[in-house]
Amino acid sequence: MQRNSIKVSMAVVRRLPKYHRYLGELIENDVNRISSKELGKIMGLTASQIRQDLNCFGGFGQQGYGYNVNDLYKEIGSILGLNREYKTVIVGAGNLGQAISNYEGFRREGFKLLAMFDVNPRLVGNTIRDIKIHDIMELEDFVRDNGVNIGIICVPKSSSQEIADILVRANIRALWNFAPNDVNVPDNIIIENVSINESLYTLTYLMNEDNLDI
Amino acid sequence: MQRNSIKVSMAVVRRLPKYHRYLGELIENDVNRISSKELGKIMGLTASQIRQDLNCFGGFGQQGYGYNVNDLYKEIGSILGLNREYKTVIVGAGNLGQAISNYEGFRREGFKLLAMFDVNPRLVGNTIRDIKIHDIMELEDFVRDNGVNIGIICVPKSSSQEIADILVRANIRALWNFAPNDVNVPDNIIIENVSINESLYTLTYLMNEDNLDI
DNA sequence: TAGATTGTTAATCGATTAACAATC
DNA sequence: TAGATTGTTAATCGATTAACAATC
Repeated sequence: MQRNSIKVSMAVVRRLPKYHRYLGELIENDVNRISSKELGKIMGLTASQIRQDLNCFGGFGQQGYGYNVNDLYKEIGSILGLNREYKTVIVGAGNLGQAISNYEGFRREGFKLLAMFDVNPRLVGNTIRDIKIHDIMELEDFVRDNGVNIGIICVPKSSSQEIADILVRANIRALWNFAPNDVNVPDNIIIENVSINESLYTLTYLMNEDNLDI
Repeated sequence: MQRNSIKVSMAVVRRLPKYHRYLGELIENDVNRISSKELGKIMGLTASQIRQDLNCFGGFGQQGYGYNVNDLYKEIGSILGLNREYKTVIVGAGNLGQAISNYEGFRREGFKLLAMFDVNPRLVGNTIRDIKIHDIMELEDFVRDNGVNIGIICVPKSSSQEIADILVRANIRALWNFAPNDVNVPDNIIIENVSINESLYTLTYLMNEDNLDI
């Protein structure tokens, strides 16, 4: 089993979830075959780009036919790592933490939410949809003892770095950060920031673009 | 007042909020002067890129000195459109809608949240932090009558397009969409999708990257 | 077989980095 | 003045698009 470690560019990687989603929709609509040209039209990409992207991972298509939607969906799901399980915890049991726990896409079988954590004594001990809210003091031991893979940070800016440090100490593999700041982690930790503010400010930029006197 | 409409690339635009945030942090730390070299080190960018980015909008620096942190912060804030007001509504008053209404960065003076909307009769009529939850039937008239600028979509995938259509009909200028699917809008509407799932699946991809046999 | 569409190489385009004269 | 650092042009790098032989 030879490993060919050609590094796939992040531009390609960030398109993969989109392919996955659109293929899922095609399956829902009972489409079982699609060409790069048609898929490009639906997704707003060029056929060429789609073929280039997919061929980073293998030749999934067939000349003269196109791609089998079901097979391609499964392949991409597998490439994205959606065919395995992840143990997760959410730190911060406020609205945001609860929203994530209930978000379509996170509530698929693969993501096991083991616990939530909070500092607020009024929340600690409660149970939301079968998930217990623990005191944040228990976070480090819990993550280590249960081999948690993904730590989801839903706390304010002021404590996000502190939480990240605890999770890293407890041997977490990846952080999914919703706090509006970047947290610093060692190189071996995977980190993904969901920069909600950056998205909003991009929106306001675009709303005013025409007014700029440059 | 001449308008020079050199189109700024999205790559640059998406870095602007990050500049804004880091400059804000420098101000908090009483730094009032910074060179592109230092800023680059903090933000993980090259000095060259920072100078190129900023010069899309004007010469904000001074040779031999660098940039005045306060001035640059204000300039970028103004470029991002953060010096004006936006009337907003949130559609979907569940956890996600409430989380957004309370998110640091959205709760700055510029963003006026006029109302929330929901279909759930148990939520309609309630008030959360002084914001009334209206029946979704009132959405179109409310948006039109109040000249709402930004519609924030926090509903499930199944109804996001329908909500977007209503908002567009009511003459909205921009949509900030948290539903896990793309909504279709006319070209003159600004749309910004916060693809939470895409972020998660990118994370799982990166967690498994080394295991891929390509 | 003829038509369609892939996989892949080459060409183009755009974004990032390097270099340096201008100047504070 | 000398040193520092910008603004800006040129060089490089990477990503996207175009083209086409291979082949189902």
